[in-house]
Amino acid sequence: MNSQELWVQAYGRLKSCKSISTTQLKQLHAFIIKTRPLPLPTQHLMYPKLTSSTEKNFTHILSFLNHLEKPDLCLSLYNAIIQGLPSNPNNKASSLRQVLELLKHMLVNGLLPDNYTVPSVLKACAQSRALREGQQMHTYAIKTGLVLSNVYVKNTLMRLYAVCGVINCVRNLFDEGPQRDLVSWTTLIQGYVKMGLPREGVEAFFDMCDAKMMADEMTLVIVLSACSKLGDLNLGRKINEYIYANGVYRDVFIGNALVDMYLKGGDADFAYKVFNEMPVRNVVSWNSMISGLAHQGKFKEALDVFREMQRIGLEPDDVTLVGVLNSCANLGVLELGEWVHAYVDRNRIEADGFIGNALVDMYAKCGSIDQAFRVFQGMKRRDVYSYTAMIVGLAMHGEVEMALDIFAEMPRMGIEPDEVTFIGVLAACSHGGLVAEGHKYFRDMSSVYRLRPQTEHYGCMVDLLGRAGLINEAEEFVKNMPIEPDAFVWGALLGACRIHGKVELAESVMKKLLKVEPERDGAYVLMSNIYSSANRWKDAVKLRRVMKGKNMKKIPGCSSIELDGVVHEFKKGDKSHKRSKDIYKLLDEIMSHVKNHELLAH
DNA sequence: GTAGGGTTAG
Repeated sequence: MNSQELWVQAYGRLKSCKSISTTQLKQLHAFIIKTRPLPLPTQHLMYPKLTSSTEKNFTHILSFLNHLEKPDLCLSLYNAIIQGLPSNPNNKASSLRQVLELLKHMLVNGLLPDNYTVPSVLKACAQSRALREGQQMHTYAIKTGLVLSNVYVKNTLMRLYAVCGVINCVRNLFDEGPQRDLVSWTTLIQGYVKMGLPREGVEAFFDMCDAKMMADEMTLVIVLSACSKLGDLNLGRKINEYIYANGVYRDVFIGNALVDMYLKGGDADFAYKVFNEMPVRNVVSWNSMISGLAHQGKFKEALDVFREMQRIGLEPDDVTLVGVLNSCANLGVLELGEWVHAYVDRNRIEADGFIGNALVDMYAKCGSIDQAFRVFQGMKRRDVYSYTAMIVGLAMHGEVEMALDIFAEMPRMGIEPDEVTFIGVLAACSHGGLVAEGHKYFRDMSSVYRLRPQTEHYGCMVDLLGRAGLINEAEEFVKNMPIEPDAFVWGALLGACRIHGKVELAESVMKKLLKVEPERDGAYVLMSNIYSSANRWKDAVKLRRVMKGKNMKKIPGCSSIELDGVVHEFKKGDKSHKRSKDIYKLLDEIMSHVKNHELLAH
């Protein structure tokens, strides 16, 4: 066989194979060196097929290129290779490096990027959030006029700035030039939503409708996620109507986005309905249900959905497990939480990031503070969420000193605390009666960390002062607040009044509390307890009567235990359980034991 | 031949 015939044979084989192994690559490499020049169609078949992005293969690609000469070394060949380079999600930096290496190679060989090269390079930049490199491409695209003449260039540039969080540049690119298509609109909307500006995203969608541009599934998925983030059920319903009215295909992405939107908007029943009617479901569909229900405080339902998922044999992923752990944490279901931990270990899932943080939180909330600490210490990478979960957990368990030690460790690890971290820190001070320290941390919040204290932080301080017996100081603290006190603050002050039997102050605080939160029964309950403690039974009864007449939203005290995989929920005064008589009998026994114990202790 | 999609924490 002469070399021409061999190439024909190689061409046929390449055409039918999907990818190419390193060994085959090496053989072809040797072959090329021996039988140059290489027929062009063969190259164009071969290079995009190099789909295993090992460093080794990339070295081969480069050495291929080094053996080629013009006219084999042409722009379309480079474009095919750059585009064919698989993005390696585990090593984005390496993928970008390879793309830039190829770019350099083509420049050295006197070839300039065209309207196909620029988008693929920009895509790689966006994937690695390489703003600098992307900006260089932007400059080039301006000089060559590609930004204005080619919508792919414009859109990939917009995407680059969107993922890098430079929303102004996204908007400017969108506004300049006559070229804009559905992808431009979608990228603009996505840019806003990803920046945490869902309102602006929705507005851009309305602008798009005004511009008579029709949305497709991809656009609507993003718009739905914006509605979900806004918790705007009415808007979400309108989008669903749009989907119906325009006959948009309800693919699994749309279905998942709808499920998420309905749950975050508070319509769990409709979310179930959408979920049940979906012709195709994937793990994200289940995750949307589980985390959405957990988000709504329907933890038991979330676990029921998880059990159903297990029953049909669908493998959970890490998002599933985070939702399950979150539900366990809030129900205090340690047993299932431990099962998830074992599952994570068994499947060699890294107990870092979301999973690690959720485990720390779950153990802490389930009372296993030692286990929480063990997971925390075992984490390779800890972030502000890990630290906060640990600090809040320790504070809840009264491990004041340790909570503050962990907090002190944060700057050494280069991790900035945020608002929630300080809730834990102040709660720790409150439990430890550390008034001076509490004041200091509260001041540090704004002076050192540039965080603006919110009503929750003021509430913590009021709680701290109240528990320490400084009721006047607590009252003074509320008076001097630069922001409007809300239910959290008034509630804390009312709690302080309860401890110190300050009936008159309590009465005025209750009025304030009812003003900001008229629908809840908490203020009445607390106040009637204050009356009772002060032996003012008549007032207490009167208050209870007012409550009954007002049809208040009752938020009953609730607890749950898990027994043999079944979660039993108990509400205050609840008699719905099959064995409720036995339960109350046992409860009475326990209470009398406790009381005896208390008497002995005094 | 190219570009845009859903779910996760304290």
